[in-house]
Amino acid sequence: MAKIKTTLYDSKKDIILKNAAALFKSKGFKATSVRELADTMGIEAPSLYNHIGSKIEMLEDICFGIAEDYTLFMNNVIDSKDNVLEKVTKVIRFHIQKVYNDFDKVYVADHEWKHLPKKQLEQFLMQRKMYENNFVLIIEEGQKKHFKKIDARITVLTILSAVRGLEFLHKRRQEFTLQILEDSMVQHLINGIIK
Amino acid sequence: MAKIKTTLYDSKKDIILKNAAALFKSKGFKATSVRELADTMGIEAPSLYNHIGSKIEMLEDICFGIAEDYTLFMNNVIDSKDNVLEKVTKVIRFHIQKVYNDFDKVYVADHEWKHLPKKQLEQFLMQRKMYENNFVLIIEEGQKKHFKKIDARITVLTILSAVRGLEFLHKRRQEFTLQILEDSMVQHLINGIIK
DNA sequence: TTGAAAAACTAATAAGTGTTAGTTTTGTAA
DNA sequence: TTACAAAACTAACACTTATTAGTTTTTCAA
Repeated sequence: MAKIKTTLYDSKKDIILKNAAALFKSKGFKATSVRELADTMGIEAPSLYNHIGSKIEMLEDICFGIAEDYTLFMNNVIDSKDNVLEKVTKVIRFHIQKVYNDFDKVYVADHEWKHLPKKQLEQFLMQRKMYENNFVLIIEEGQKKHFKKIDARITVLTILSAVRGLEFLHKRRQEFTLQILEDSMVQHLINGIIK
Repeated sequence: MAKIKTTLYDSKKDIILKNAAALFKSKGFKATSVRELADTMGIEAPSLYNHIGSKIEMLEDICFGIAEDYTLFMNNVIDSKDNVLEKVTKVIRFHIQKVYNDFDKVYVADHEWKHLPKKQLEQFLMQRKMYENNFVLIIEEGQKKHFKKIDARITVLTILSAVRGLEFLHKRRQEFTLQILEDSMVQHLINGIIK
């Protein structure tokens, strides 16, 4: 009788969610079976239900967990006394770090959210939209002084697309240090809009 | 007895692939059933098999069709006499146009390729890698004269991520013209690396 | 009009899905 | 040691899936 091994930092549910995120990432949510997930922990599928409510609930936990991380950070940036340039830099760096350190879950939140149930899906997209709107406000603020007058929404979507697409880099962690990666992208994306 | 209606430009298989791409995009490949796809054309699921080999074969056709479009364009750019700046601009514009005009298939090729069978998956990723490598060569060429010396691979991945992520823009076609979108992104992404 | 090919149909199958019910084992505090 | 809760198990369920076999209908050139 196998058991899920907890660690000092991860409860059983944490471990299940980590394994789920890894599988959802590499195979996709729909293509991942509960039996398969249970297998990775050496237990039977029904045993999982002592710890989770349902398969879809795991997806919800992952997506909203990540969404909250981003939202919290954005709120901190907005409330900070940094100037606009520092704010944009901070956000970009945070995205890159997040992909680096929480790869599986970030990937799932970015690619598998469409399988959320209707209501949660709406909420998730709303949260994303608000995040994006906040980012647009920062850019517009910057255009008063430092930035060129490119359409702010397009600018934001360009930056967000660039940093969200970084999953490709993950397989190549050894090629660049996090520092170089951050510096290069910040330079590229900021110089592109600065006067 | 319903029948698939062909047009002057689209054979039955073309129509099936278009419908398939639309469904694979909005629901995901695994979450799309063959019955459902048949429904969109008003026929029964088994009737589809008079025109296609299998469900997975449709995914292959879509992914490799798009991959070929990009590869062909890249080869033309490489062989052209344009200077480096024009080359980079052309590639960026092509990506944006492709998302705009061939949205469903591009989206599927970008997001559902992981469900390709092992062998095709390898080939697909190889083709992508070669595309990327060619892009890196162009950037490195540019660094001799016009461009800053940021890591060329990171630069390419930043640009490709930015343009690939543009699916988000699709729901907002009415907000920007294709022209403004192209110009803004080209400006942002090129100014970011130019001396 | 005939005959063959294309393309639709119905019926069926084997495999896989998430999840529940009910039971047994394990861990732990009294 | 006992008793209770946590967490594992087996067996089974109702559904859905892609695909096949075999048959009927439709299309269209000769």
